Amino acid sequence: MAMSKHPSPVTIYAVAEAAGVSIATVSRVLSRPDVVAAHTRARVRSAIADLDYVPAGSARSLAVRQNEAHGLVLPELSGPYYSELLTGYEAAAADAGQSVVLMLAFGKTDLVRAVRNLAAKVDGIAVLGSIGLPGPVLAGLVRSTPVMVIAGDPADGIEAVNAENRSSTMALTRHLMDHGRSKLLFLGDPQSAPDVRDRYAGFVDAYAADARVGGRRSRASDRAPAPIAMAFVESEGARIADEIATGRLDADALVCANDEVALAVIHRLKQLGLRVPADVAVVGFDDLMAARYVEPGLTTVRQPVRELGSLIATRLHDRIGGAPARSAPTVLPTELVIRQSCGCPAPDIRQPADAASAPLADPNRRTRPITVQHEGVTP
Amino acid sequence: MAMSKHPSPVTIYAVAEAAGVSIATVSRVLSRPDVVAAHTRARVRSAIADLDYVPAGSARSLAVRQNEAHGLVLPELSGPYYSELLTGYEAAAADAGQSVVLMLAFGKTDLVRAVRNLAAKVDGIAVLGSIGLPGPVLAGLVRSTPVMVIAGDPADGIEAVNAENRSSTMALTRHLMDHGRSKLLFLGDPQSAPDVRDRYAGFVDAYAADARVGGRRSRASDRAPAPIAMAFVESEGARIADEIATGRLDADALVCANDEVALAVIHRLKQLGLRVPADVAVVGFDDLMAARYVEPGLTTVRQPVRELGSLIATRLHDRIGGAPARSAPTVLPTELVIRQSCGCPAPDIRQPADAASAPLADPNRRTRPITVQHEGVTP
DNA sequence: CTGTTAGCGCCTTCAT
DNA sequence: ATGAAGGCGCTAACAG
Repeated sequence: MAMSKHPSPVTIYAVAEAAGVSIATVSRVLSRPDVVAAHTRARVRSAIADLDYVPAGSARSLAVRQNEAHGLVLPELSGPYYSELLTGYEAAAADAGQSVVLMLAFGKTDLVRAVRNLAAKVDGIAVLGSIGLPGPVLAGLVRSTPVMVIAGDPADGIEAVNAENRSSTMALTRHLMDHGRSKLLFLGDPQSAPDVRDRYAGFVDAYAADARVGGRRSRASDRAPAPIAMAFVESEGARIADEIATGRLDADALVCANDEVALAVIHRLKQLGLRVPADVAVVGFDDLMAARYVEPGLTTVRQPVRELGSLIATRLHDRIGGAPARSAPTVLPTELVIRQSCGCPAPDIRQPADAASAPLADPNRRTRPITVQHEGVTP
Repeated sequence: MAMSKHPSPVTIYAVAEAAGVSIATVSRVLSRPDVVAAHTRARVRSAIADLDYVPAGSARSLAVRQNEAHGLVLPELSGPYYSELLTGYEAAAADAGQSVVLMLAFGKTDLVRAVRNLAAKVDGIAVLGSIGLPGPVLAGLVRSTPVMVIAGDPADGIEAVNAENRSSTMALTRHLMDHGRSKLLFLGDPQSAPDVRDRYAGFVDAYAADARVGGRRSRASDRAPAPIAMAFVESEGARIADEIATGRLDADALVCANDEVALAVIHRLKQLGLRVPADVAVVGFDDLMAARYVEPGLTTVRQPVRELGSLIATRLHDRIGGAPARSAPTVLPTELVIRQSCGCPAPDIRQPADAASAPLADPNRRTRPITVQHEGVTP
C-alpha cells in the first residue's frame, strides 16, 4: 500500500513522540538500554518496532565523528585471490562492528577522485599494493585517514602487511636447482608490483646462493637470468609456452610469478606436446584451488590470503583507534607446497574410495603435497 | 612527522578561512565550480590542496539526505559467481556515483541486526535470494529503504531480478532426452533457493512435455524423479558420484543444479572409472570458467551474471530515485552452451598454434560450444 | 558572484 | 531516570 516516493522519514523525533518521551531517551535505549527505566524502555522499543525505525547512519556518524566503516580498494575480483582477501577483510571488519565499502579500481576512469570519495565515507582505507595510485595521492590521504597497503611497500604513515615472498621463492627456485635444472626462467614483471619484485629477488637470491656453494650444477651462467616480463593473463602464458616450444626461449624450469601464469603455461605446454615436468618443470605461487587439480599437481607456495585480509582489517581498526603506523611491514609466513610439476614423484597414496567405507574423499589425499613452513614476521 | 592520533579535523571552515572566503563558497567550488569566480575558485582550490581537505561524507549525507551508497548482501564469495555479480554491481553503482557497502552473510551470528545496520548507511539494498532472511525483516526494511532481491522471489515492495532458470533447464533436460537418456536425475535441493526450485521445475517440465509428445524414449516412468537434495559442496558431489558408481543410484544422465556440482560429480565419476558422457551424461548450470577446461567440456547454461549485477544496481538506483518497485521479476535471457558432457561430439577444430603465426590462442577455439539463446524478459 | 543562516538527525553533556 | 540544548560538518535557500 504505502508507496512513498522517498523512504519514510521516520526520525528519532517520531519515535520519541510516539513513545511519549524525549529524543534523548530514545537515543539511550539504542545505546545504553540499561540506564533507562524498564517500562519506558519497553514503550520506546515498541514504538521503534511499530515505526520500523532505522536511525540515520549519517547523522550518527556526524555526531560521533566516526563512519564505522572501512574502505577497501582492490584492482578487480577475478580469481580466488581477491575474493579470499575480501572475505577475510569483511569478516574481521564485521567483528569489529565496521562495515566495508568496496571499490574496484580496474576500469575506473578517475581512480584518484574515486578513492578520495571513498576516503570521505570511511574511517580508514586499505589498498592493494599493485594498484597504481600516485604516491602523492596516498600521502595526501594519509593526512586525513589511516592507510594500509596490502602486498605493497610501506611508506611514511602507510603501513604494509604482506605475505613472505622473497625467501619462499628462493626456496622454490633452489628446489628446482636441486632437481638438476639449470636453465631457469622467471616469468613475471618485477616492475608490475612489489610482490612480484620480491619474488624475483628471491629467484636471484637462489642463484647467488648457488654460486656461493660452488657450481655443483650445470653452470650455464652464475647470474640469474633477467625476468620475462609479462602480464598476468592467460594469453601471455600461452605466448611464453609457444616460445619455449619453438626453442626461441631456452629453459628447463619455469618459476612463475603466480599460479595463474603457471597454470596457463602448463596448459599450453602440454597442448604443444611438451612434458611437464620431464621437459620443463614449472612452479607457481599462491596455491590456487586449481593448483591441486591439474596434471601434474602444481608445486607452489601457499600464502594465507584470508588471514592477510583479516589482519589488514584488524590493523586498520587499531590504527583508527589511535595506534601508530608500523614502519616495517608485517609479513605473514607462507608454506612451500611440493607437488609434481617440479619433478618430484607423486606420493601415490591414491585409494579408490569405497562408497560404503569412505563416503567423504579428501581431495588432498590424491596428491597430498609435502609442505614446508616458511617463516615470516608474525604480528 | 605529523602523527596526530585522530585524523586531522580539516573542515570546510578551515579551508574557507585559509582561502579567505565563506564556507558557502568552498561548498560551491566543490559542487558547482562554474558559478564561482575564476580567481576565488583558484584560491579555494589551492587551499583545499594545501590542507588535503576531504569533506566529511557523513555531514554531506546528512545535509543532502542521501548516503550515496548501495548496500549488497551476498552469502559468501567462494566461486566466480558472486564475484562476477559483485563486479557488475560495483561497476554500475560507481557509474552512478554510488559507493557499495558489502556484507557477507555467511558466518554472521546476528544477520538481522547486521542487515539493519547496513540499511542505516545506504540508500537501498540488494540481497541475494538464497539468503535466509526472515520475511518480516525484509518487509520492515522495505518501509525505510528500497530493497531488491537477486535470484529470488519478488514480494510486496521487493523487486526481483533473475536469470531465466526454468525453460533453460527444461531445454537442457530435453536435450539429454534427445540423446536417448532415460534415467535422469536432478541434483540439487529445490528448497534451498528460488533459482534451484525453478530449475527443478524446468526439469519436471521436460518430463511433462516428453509424456505429452508420446513416449518415444524409454519410459521408465512418466513422472520426473524427485530431486536429489544436496548441498553445493564438493564432498556432496563426490558422494552422489559414489552412489551412482555403486549402483545405489540408477542414472544415465545428471542434471545438476549448478556447475560446481557438475564438476565435482564428473571429477569423481572419472576417478571411479566411469565414462562421461558414455556411461553417464552430466550437465550443469552457470557456465563457470572451469566448465570449458574439464574433460569432457561441460554442457551447461550461461547466465549473464555480471549484467545481472549491474542491472540490479541500476534498478536499485532508479528506485532510490523514486521509481516504483516492479511486481513482476525481471528475467535476463540465458544461453545453452552445448559442449561434450551431454553426449554431443566435439567440434574438433583444434589447431596446434604456430608460435609465429598464431601468437594468441583463443581458449574457446578448442571446444567452441554450440550456443542457443534462451529468452527472458529484458528490462 | 558571495556571505548569512537555517536546518539535516543524532549524540551528549548538563540540569533537573 | 529523563529532558533541554548545543553542536557535529555540510548544503541550500535567501539576501545582498
